Amino acid sequence: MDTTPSAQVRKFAARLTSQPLSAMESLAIATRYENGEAVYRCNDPVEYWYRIVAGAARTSALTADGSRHIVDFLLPGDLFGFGTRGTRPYCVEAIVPATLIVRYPRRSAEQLADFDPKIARGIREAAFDSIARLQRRMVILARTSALERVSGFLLEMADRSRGAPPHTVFLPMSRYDIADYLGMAVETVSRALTELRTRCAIALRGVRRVQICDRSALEDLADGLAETGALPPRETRWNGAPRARSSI
Amino acid sequence: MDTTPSAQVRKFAARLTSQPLSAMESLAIATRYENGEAVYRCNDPVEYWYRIVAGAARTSALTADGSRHIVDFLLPGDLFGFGTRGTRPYCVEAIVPATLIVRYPRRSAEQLADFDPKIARGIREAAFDSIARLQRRMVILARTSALERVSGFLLEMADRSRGAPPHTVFLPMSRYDIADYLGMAVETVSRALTELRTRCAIALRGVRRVQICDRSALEDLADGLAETGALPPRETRWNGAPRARSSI
DNA sequence: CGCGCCATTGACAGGTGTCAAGAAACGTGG
DNA sequence: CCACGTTTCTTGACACCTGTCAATGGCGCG
Repeated sequence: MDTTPSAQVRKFAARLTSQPLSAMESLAIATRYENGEAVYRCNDPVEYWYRIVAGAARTSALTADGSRHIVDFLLPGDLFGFGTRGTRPYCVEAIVPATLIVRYPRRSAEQLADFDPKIARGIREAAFDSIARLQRRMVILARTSALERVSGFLLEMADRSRGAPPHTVFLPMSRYDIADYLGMAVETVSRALTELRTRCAIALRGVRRVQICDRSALEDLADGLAETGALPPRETRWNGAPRARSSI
Repeated sequence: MDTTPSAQVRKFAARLTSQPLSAMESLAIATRYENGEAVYRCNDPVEYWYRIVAGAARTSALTADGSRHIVDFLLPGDLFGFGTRGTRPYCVEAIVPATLIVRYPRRSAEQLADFDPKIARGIREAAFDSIARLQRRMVILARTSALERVSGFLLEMADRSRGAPPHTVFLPMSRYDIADYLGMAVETVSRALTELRTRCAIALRGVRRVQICDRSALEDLADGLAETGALPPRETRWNGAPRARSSI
């Protein structure tokens, strides 16, 4: 791995196609984080916007009962930490050694955006992309069955893992992280993965390296077309869920 | 209700404090929607950005198995339909009669933002607010128990219902909508509400009008501090969930 | 080598989805 | 205004899923 962060930043920025933020890179401050190290914490002021260059991180919240929720996983290329007023509602921690993150001083970046409409558009599109991704996650999280959620999660990670060998997903997070991300128990995550392996939809090459053997099976599961195999959805589902109606 | 939409728009725009979008109101096109009417549909091109002025709407997606997921409920004041390229991934429908929505032609709005940094900032902050709200929802959706999710939902609706009598929430959506929003069965939603009523945390003044009798009880439930009452969390929970760790 | 954390599997109880039935609310047309 | 059909909401019964608790094995690390 390259030891000069700025070189990595430049290389990465050059890889971006639709993000005309290159002029903002002059503000960039690169930092390297160890495993578990905090990028920012709850209640910190919003001083920077961030982009992750290498490694992985998680956005998490602790609730009153001591349980933890993972709001998002951050992978190379993601912009995060948007906001203008108030303080951070969540904290962000690296989950991979030598995670590389660049940060842009918020006020300077905003002034830059005021001056350069291209920058403003770039930030806007990044925010819109975040919204789109969160909405997709919403659909995954709202699925009722564990298999559906885990399948959707694997597909999401596969789609986000660019540059990786095709049909292979590396999961930088622990099973506990996945469980807190999907809102289920660790054991259920483990069982769901085993079930997917049994069905030959995936294979585990190492604990955190998943090979997708049958993507369409995974997609069917994520879409709720489960049951024993490639059967069409039961007729009763259509009668039992007459929900495409208006209310009031 | 006022029959002249533009008057409502002006009045509403004047109510906004931190949204310097008033200059964008010259682009506004107001439309009135009947119950169940579509504001836009899946695969429509992204031609407009929207703001809901009165009434309510839902953003929803249909999955392959015929089930429906509600990505978001839209209440007066919300901006929605952000995006620049591609087509709409979800559809938006009014769920209240005489819902009033204004739309801004996207290209014109973007040009306006290019020209006026204040407009650009306003749009950016609206997008950031959307992200913050989606992230809060993520935490609610990731809760495992039905009572927790329904309690969180009620609190969310209470926080968003400004202008309503305090401690009273009007739910413009059906139970089916709530179920598809929270990712659970309608019957479970109904049972959770009954349970909350039994515990005297809420009272139902009409089917869709909820009075919050004990907000702290509701908050405790939403935070997972459930069990029989105000008891401290069981010691086993802290041992059983040693998740605040780093991975790898 | 021993220790702690992670991952998996099993047993079991409680929660939730499914199916079914009935009540209540709403819109419609007479 | 009332009767009617439709939709929505609630409640019950039951099976299955998932959370909880427990034990085991693997892996990295000191």
